[in-house]
Amino acid sequence: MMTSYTSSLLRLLDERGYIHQVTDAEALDALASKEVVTAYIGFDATAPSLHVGSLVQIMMLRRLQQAGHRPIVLMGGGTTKVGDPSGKDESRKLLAEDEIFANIAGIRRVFEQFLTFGDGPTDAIMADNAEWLDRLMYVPLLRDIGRHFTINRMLTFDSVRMRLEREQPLTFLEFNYMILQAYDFLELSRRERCRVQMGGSDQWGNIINGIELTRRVDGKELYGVTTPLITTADGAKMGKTAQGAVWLDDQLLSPYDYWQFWRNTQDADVGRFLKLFTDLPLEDIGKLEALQGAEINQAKIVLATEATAMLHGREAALAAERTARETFAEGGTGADLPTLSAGGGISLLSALTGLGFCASNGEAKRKIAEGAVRIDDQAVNDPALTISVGDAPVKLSLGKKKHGLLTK
RNA sequence: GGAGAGGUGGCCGAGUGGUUAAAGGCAGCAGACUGUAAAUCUGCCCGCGCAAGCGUACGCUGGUUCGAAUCCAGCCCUCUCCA
Repeated sequence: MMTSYTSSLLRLLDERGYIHQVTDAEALDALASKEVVTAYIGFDATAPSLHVGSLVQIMMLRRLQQAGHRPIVLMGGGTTKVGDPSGKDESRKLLAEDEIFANIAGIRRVFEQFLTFGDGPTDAIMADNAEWLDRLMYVPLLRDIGRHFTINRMLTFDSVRMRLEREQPLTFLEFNYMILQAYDFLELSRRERCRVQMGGSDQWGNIINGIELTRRVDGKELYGVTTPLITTADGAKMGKTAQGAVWLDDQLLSPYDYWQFWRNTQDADVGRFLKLFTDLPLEDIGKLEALQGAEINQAKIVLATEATAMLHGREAALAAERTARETFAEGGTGADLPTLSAGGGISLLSALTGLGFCASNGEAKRKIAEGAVRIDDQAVNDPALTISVGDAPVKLSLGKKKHGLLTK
């Protein structure tokens, strides 16, 4: 492990906590100090947007660009048709082409918030591996690429081994995933002179495969960088909540809810997350993470606002912050709270389910019985209650954190 | 193709004829304590219904039985070993 890097790229990544492993740190450091380096990260296209679980990767591409290099976002339009066995227990469902297309379009919108796209030397581009994978021919692939992979080695990969050990099926289709992914790196090195692949620590094996393949086929030296798996301080994977994934699309998760997600960060994670997920200078972060006790809430607010501003714009972030302050600190209401149109009146149960606070009437009833439900901060205990809504919106709360507005 | 094992609620995992809407754990939600944190303790945790109750649910389809997640038959899927 090197103690200090000379290139601004590796220094930036290192000091902000992105680096888990690097293939040849010294050589990459030298390369990045003397020229603009092109690097890519692959993303799959199984969902219409990305969620917080991919944010470290997204941010790493942003750092790359900040350090004066050129990011490639590789969409797995082709590999999505195959399915990555990594870390998954079960085969991923295969998607139709038009679905994949729509997903890529949605994901592109996310990246436009984090990267500058264009034709300039450090402008980001988006590529889709369907472009070359769809055209592969089986026998030439076997002969030119397949000869460089031994089954012996493929079987040692965690993704494969785990499936076998856990007695879960691994189809031949999925077994090929690692070959196709290695081939991506080769293809991008040829097409775009891409020298580096980055990714999560679970991608290390795939990245190595690409590096080795390209060395053998083209005699070119490529590099790999992986990020640590980002978990919360108590060991949970990032980005999962009861409601589901923390999406990076305002249609799927409102800026206010996104802000709340960050606001609820655990104390122990605040400093790490500020470094990873905001652009704040390290000195500022140092001061924020030094806060103790209740004061650390200030740091969480900064984290929430900065992270939200990056994705949804500063205006939306500040609006979310304002709503949170008005709602939580001042006991009032804020404009950004989830809103449900209630007409002249609505039953309490429908209001709770309509706002998404409860999944069913039964759950809503239970919560009312537990004393968790408040209307305009007055506890209610009558499940049959009908709320009449006048011109002023009515505030409906479940527990301490869920607040919503009923409007006419 | 043959032999064995298995498919239970979001996940893991008990359960082998009624008292089983199905033990236990995890995850989740709420309450208490706090700082919209963590830890801890408590309650809840299929749907509908104010309720009695009803409807769904243990891979699928039939059957036996007063009664089935549990027994039988066929089918589908998975795993292991053999060919």
